[in-house]
Amino acid sequence: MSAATERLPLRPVARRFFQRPTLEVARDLLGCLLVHETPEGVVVGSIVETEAYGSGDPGSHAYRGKTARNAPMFEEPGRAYVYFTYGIHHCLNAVTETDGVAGAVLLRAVEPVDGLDLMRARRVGVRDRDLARGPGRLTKAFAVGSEHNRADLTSSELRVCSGERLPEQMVQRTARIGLGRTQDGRRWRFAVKASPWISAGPTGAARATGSRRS
DNA sequence: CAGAAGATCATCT
DNA sequence: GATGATCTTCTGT
Repeated sequence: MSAATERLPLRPVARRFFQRPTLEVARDLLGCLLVHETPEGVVVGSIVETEAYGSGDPGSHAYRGKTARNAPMFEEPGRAYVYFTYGIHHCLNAVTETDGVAGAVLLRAVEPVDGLDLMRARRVGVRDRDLARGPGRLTKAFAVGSEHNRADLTSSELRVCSGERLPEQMVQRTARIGLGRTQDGRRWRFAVKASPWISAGPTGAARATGSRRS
């Protein structure tokens, strides 16, 4: 591993880190390191953007109750919830709350810290800045797929390791755009302010809610 | 069983 | 800013 991460402890966070209110977890995941070890090598990224999906959020997969797909959101905190969308992309979530209560945090972007060459190989032809800037790009750069659904993020080869605690000044918290507000206001996006690695902002704006083609 | 929508991204104008 | 890609999941009949 490179000098950048040699000095870091790369210690997985504890289960109880995830067994908390979704908003808190989403906030505290900023600055943590996402690590994935595969036979090809190791990639490490610093989490710079997250999105909270708590109960009562109409945008949450769990809003209408438990189904085959969203079941992991109701299960053990600290595990991964991976789903496939738009026929192309996988999205990686960390399950939160307690067993029986649905909650998850979508990992939207990381700043590449280690394994840059491996990420580049998985994302041929894109600028380094775009390697993992966006939930779909992140899973591609980190080779995360459906096989990681329910992976234990506190102990498996795909894990979240503690990083630095970011000062509040660096944290930007915004209501999610595009799908309307929730009554309890639980849907929020957290990002490291002014980080060039976040997908939020003009370039990452959600597509307007319009009718779709037939 | 059919239809629609989707926690996105790359590409084009 | 608009659009196609590509397929899973959910809903209604």
